[in-house]
Amino acid sequence: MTARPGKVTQREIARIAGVSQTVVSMVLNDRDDTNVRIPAATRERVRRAIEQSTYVADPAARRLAGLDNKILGVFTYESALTPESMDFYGPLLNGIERAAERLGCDLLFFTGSPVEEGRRRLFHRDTRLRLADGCVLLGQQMDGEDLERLVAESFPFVAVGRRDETDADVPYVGIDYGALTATLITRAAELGHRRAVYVHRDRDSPTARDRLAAITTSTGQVAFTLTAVGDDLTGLPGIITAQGATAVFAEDAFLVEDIALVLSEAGITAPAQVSLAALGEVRGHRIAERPLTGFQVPRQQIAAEALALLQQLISTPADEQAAITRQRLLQGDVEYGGTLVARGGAR
Amino acid sequence: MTARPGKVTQREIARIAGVSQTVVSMVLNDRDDTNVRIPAATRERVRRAIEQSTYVADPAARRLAGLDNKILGVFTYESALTPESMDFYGPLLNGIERAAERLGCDLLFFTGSPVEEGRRRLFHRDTRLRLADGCVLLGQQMDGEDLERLVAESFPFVAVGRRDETDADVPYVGIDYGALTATLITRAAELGHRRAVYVHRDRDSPTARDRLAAITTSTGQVAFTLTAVGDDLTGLPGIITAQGATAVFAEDAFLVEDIALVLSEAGITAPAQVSLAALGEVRGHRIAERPLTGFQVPRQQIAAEALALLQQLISTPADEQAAITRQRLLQGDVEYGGTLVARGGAR
DNA sequence: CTCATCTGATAATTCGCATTATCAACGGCG
DNA sequence: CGCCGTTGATAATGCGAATTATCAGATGAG
Repeated sequence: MTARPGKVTQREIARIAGVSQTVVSMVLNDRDDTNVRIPAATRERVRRAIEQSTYVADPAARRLAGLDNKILGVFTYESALTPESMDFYGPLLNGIERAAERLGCDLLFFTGSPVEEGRRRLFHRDTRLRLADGCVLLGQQMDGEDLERLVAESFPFVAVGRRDETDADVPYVGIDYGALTATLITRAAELGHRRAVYVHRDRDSPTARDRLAAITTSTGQVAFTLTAVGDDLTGLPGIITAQGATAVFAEDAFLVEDIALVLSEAGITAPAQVSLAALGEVRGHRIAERPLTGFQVPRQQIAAEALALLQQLISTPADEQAAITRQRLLQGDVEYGGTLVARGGAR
Repeated sequence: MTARPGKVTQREIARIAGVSQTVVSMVLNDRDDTNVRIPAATRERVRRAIEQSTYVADPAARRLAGLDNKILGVFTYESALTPESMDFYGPLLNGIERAAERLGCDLLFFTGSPVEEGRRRLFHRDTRLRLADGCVLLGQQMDGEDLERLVAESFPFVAVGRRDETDADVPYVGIDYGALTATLITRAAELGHRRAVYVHRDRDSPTARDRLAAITTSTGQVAFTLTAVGDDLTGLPGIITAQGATAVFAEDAFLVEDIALVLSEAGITAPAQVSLAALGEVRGHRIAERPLTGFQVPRQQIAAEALALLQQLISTPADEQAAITRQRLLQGDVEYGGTLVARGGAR
């Protein structure tokens, strides 16, 4: 470690002002109890000594003494600042930065975590996690054990995205995909659709389950045929015609794009013959010159809410923690777009 | 501060393993001097105790004890993660993240710094700056006093962008705009240009001076008329015709776009009648359907180099610091584009 | 058998700051 | 004059890890 000759400590200030280190600390923290009385004159003398110098409190020492550091950790399971991941992380990070600015907090990105199996590890022997007052977790796929351990150690944290794989009481902020899905299905029913196909990935996440649940409980409005895909969509056109489906819903926008391709190759025109919709963020996606129907996920808002919750978890004393709503679902918006049209292709 | 019931300390490990805290520390740091001897058996016992527990070293305590934390600060004078600033900061941040990953360092973004006059303040009473081993400074406009103070306190840091406004020995990594400018001028001369106008902003930065210097020393190849602008470009067409200029260089791409507009309104077609070029990054900019001629600034590389330098400054003992090249200029590339064409508008 | 040397481990101290307990000086009151 | 409450400050302690000084016991040489 490079020497820090220029470092000014409270002790040094105390020497200059002719008082004890204790007084300097008191003055800095504006303490004025009945136990602690410092006359205005002394206070002023210390203040001037501080201003004349270049004193800044050592955050490490503050932390060690048990104070908040106003540092919030940001952990992403993958690199967050690459051009590719900016699509997903960009709005989230922006929201986090803005919220942090408002709260006067700095952000510690755990970019130094060792990578195993393509994912960063949250816990490792040199983790700086504890330096933060709390931590936001981002990423599509999180590690259940990490979450459990954080809960067990009662380290304040918030996951972005619905996370209730584990039975631990994981604090998160997510989107209510179930409600959004139900809304979209109702819309499809209004447009005359009675039979549809839902194409989903075989990933098992809470939000995937939410979507599925909304779909399976919607049978009164629209009857869905479910089909899980790996990368193979070749069977889809057959399923559609066999079922007499007039709409295809897919788990996300990229999947819809693949589907549109397969359909057009099979001679099925969308949305004229078959409507299309994604049960995920659709911003920027277009199918057949039309904006894709799906959801708008307010990522900046999610981030802001996540930081608000985190701040609350941090600043709430243990005996009041129970009163906090630790799981929060935001509503999001349906983007009606132009690819879900009336049955029969009326336009 | 929320209590941390789950916190495991070295003392706790020591109790479990039946040794003293000292030994735990020794084992963790793999110390084995002549002064420090720990038999393999004991060592193993401690190791197991550590692994069984959830122990992680408290970074604040390590820091206080004078060790490196593998934390690099990132200070931007403006918000870095907004959609608008992503253009400029994105590649830099990406480069920084990748370099930090390689070095095993975490990144501390000082988003909590108070904002004055639209700029974040680096030094303030609650700054967490010292928590980092060193710091990278980003931003178009930096504060000279900040830089001087960092140098005075011999805090390891690196500015991104040429910074020698002050007489302090500020470490930086920048682009050699002088060399790039000279290259572009030579190219213009080859294409037959003899008289040109250089439109610059009246900002006085080191890189601005570099460009100007290259221009004023190029009189043997191309004779330049200089003109500084605020927002007013209306006089430009007059200057061009008066001087018989066949090319217009401007300080940056946005300025060129403004110029192209003014010229076209004055009935001057570019690049047919007047060639255009920017002495700055031109990626994504097009004029009259052609890619703008100018520079390509390797921002990721700059960031990587900045972090490399920073790491060097941090890890080099005081008595060898003098051997480090603290100011580094990278070369960048000329983007020949399509708006600098042979004199007379040949194609 | 005794004194020196080596082994293995611990107590004590440091870092900078916050907090608690403690203390000296002073003034008023009975 | 002596007791007490108030005022203004300080010494002492803790936080967690690293480092230094120190020490007890085993072993060796003379």
